[in-house]
Amino acid sequence: MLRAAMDLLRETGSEESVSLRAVAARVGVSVPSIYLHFADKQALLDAVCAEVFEQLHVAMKTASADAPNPWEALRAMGVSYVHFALDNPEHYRIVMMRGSSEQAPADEIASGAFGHLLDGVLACIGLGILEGDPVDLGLKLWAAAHGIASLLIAKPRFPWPQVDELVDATICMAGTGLAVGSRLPDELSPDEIVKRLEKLR
Amino acid sequence: MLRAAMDLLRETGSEESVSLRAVAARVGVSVPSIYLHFADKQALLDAVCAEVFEQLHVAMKTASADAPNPWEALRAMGVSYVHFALDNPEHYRIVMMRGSSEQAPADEIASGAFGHLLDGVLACIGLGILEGDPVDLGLKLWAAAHGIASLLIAKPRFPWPQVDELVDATICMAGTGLAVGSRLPDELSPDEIVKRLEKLR
DNA sequence: GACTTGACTGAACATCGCTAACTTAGCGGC
DNA sequence: GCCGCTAAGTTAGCGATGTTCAGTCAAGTC
Repeated sequence: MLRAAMDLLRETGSEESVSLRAVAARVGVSVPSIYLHFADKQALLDAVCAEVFEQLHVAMKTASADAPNPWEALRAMGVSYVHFALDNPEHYRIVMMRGSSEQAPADEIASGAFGHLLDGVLACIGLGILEGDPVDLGLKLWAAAHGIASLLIAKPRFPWPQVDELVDATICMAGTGLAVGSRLPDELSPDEIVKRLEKLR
Repeated sequence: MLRAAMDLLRETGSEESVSLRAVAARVGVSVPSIYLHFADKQALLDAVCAEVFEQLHVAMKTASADAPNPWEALRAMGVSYVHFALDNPEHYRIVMMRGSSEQAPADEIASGAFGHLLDGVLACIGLGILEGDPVDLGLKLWAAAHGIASLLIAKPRFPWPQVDELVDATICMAGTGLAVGSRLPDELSPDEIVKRLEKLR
């Protein structure tokens, strides 16, 4: 049923088309049978969310695996995050752009993809590129990546200029802004920060 | 009917509760009467979107009106944008976090709030703080503001640390990242850019 | 063999967006 | 004074949705 729901979501490209009847028909059972395995339609969608989050997690992991340094790894994570969202727009919409369904999937987020992002941030702090609360830094990066991804998904009619470049530039903007901003009252000058950043590319 | 829909949205706090029957009951007419004024339920929601965008536009305008300089105006716009979204979460969700409904409201966006944002970007370019395509710069700022706003709205259960500070810090991150990044291959050094930025605060 | 348990089904319910057919009121022209 | 026309509103109903309920059927257990 879970797989049927995800496939249906990908094929139709719209959440409304994923009705319990459609899922049941695809699986080959009757509608009420779904309620024997999921408490609710929301529960089914929550299961889909968990699955998508796991896929996103591995996508970010593989993208950052062969990065030459933590800074590039962070950038690769951001870019792969956005590309994953654009490749699975409806799944991403369900996970990140809806009412969170009473139940807090915060643990899912924290333990999965966001945890991996935090590792990258910690590595950059260890390298002296970033400074401050890792969670805070990670949330800002997350906001930037999620921002450009969800904008591109929610407004496909907008005359976007060069999507790939825009995504990469947005991630870079967040990175340099974070690096320069977090080290501002520090002993390191912006010149040296940017020089370090360029050396890592 | 438009007002009834918006009030209903604010009171119930969930889009699902805004049914044509609920709107009709609140207005005091029968359900099909709505179709005499709106082609569709989507048309009603589109009208709501236009209204919300206009409110967002004036909110950003008033917030940036008494800023001491274009750079601070841009920051004020970003912060007020996010606060408007947090004050009207369900309205913001309808406008920015759904399927864009076939019809492109791109003109709405371009002419309204985004146009005002572009003015701010152009002023900063004139000041020598930013450089490059104004639309591109504006989109990145928009992505950052929308990112943190929609994250806060979509994941209210997440243990967010100090919302106001996080919002402001995210906007600042985007600003400095944009300024430093857009001037990188230029004659101005990061040191001087950041110094200029600090002088403007 | 009686009993429990779990997966499953058909029928039904309330609600949703939406449509068709009909009624009513107001207005200008002859 | 009556006609035709338009705008606004109505009742009744359609198909689809999420959800619940009573009942069926096979497998396992004592």
